[in-house]
Amino acid sequence: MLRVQNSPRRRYREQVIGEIKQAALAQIDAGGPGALSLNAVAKTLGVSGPALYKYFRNRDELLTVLLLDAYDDVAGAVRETLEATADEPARHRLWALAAAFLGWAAAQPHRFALIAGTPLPGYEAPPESVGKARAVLGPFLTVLAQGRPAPVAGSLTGQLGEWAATTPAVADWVRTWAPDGDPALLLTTVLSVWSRLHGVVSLTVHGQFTGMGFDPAALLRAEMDAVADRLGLD
Amino acid sequence: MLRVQNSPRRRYREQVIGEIKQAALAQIDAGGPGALSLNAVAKTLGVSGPALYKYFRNRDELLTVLLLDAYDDVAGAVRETLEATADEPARHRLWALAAAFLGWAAAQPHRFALIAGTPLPGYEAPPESVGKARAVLGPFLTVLAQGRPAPVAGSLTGQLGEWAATTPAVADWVRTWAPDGDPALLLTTVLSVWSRLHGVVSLTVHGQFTGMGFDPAALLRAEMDAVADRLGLD
DNA sequence: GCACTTTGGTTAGAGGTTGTAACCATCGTA
DNA sequence: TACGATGGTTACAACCTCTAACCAAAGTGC
Repeated sequence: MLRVQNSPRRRYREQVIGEIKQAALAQIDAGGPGALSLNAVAKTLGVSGPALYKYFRNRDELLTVLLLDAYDDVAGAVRETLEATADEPARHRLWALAAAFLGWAAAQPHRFALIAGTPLPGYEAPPESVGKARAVLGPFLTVLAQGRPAPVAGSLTGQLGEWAATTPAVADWVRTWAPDGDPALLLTTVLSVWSRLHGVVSLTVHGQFTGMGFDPAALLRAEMDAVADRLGLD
Repeated sequence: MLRVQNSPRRRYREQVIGEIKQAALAQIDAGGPGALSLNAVAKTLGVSGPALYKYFRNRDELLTVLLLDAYDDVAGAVRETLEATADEPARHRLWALAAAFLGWAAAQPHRFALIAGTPLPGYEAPPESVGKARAVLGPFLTVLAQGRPAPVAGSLTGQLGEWAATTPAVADWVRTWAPDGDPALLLTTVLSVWSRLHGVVSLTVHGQFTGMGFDPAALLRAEMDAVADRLGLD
């Protein structure tokens, strides 16, 4: 009877970890990732500061867990949107995916800041975050493949084709989401989507568009329209 | 004989302020804006921590000064590029402006983080930073006006036209850099440029493109090409 | 059932931060 | 020359991250 994974003690530990994460997120919500204080989290839970080190090796590990959770969360939102729009024209799906991302980020700007590569002193995102970012962008590949991706002038498409040819994980990723697509062309386009998405979302949640009288969702839609036009998406 | 602005004491004060800023930038360089420690700056200068409060009201004020300096610096780089490319075709000018911005940010990623709206606990960028951001984008308006800016589908162009019509500072800004341009159309386009620029640069300096085998400058060029195509820029 | 191990908590404390108050020396001004 | 401004100091409050040592309770194996 192997009970290692299911005991009162195990359940207690999971519960406490959940409470720690919750309290930590509330703090990050109020002041950004840099405002995370293990002491303040501990006070919220009614334990001493050092008690938290029984659950997380250090502050960075807690940040890492929160970051990976955030990725999973937004990836889930995007994937659900892909599924929910299965019957819609590709252009609409692209809008919806982008809107889902923007909506997620606007609802939790500081979680977005966690995944956006925001510099934190001494902190470095873990290697796994690369795979998580691909999970977020995967659904976009599916939609982009419904158009006719084209190369761009310059060296970019060639460089990306090289990358796909020499990195099996990347080729697999593209194949998973767009089985019949050309990796170099799809990477070229998804990179464009990613940087535009990131640009609009980042400027939005960091308040840089404040006072400018326009709706960031309208800008994002226009940017996705420009992508769709290039692809010949209906 | 009014000597208030020019005395040994005044000059000493300016020198010390300069040294503080320099030491602060070195720290930010090493660990990002959040790593700024007034104590460590003081130690670098061989004075006590509280001595710095004679020059800056608090840490935020030092961050603000550094942020405004960074804006002036990058705005200068972009403006110089505009002037240096006066004889080139508009498309090349657009490339050059974007490349100047990327080059500046890549050379000092943490100064870029300062102006990019990176969340810092309790810190809020000052109102003047809006005008500074416009100084950075102004030269782009000049180049964009050499093409035929067009509206985009959706509400964006209308919203931006409304903003320009109700905000004299914005209308003045557009007129300063593109005297004969249509504000709504130019704002629509410069917003697109800004978000693409920000997207590529931000992902670049935050290391999110690391290991992907392509040159971010090639991506940025492709994005500016897409803008130029839309404008009919030579 | 008992002895040992593991887990989960505590306190004490080191070394760091930001910022204030009080004090003092020096310079500048009226 | 007296007073005010400037520029420095130390002491300290309140906060941070994290480690070490200790102890109580739960879990495990014989």
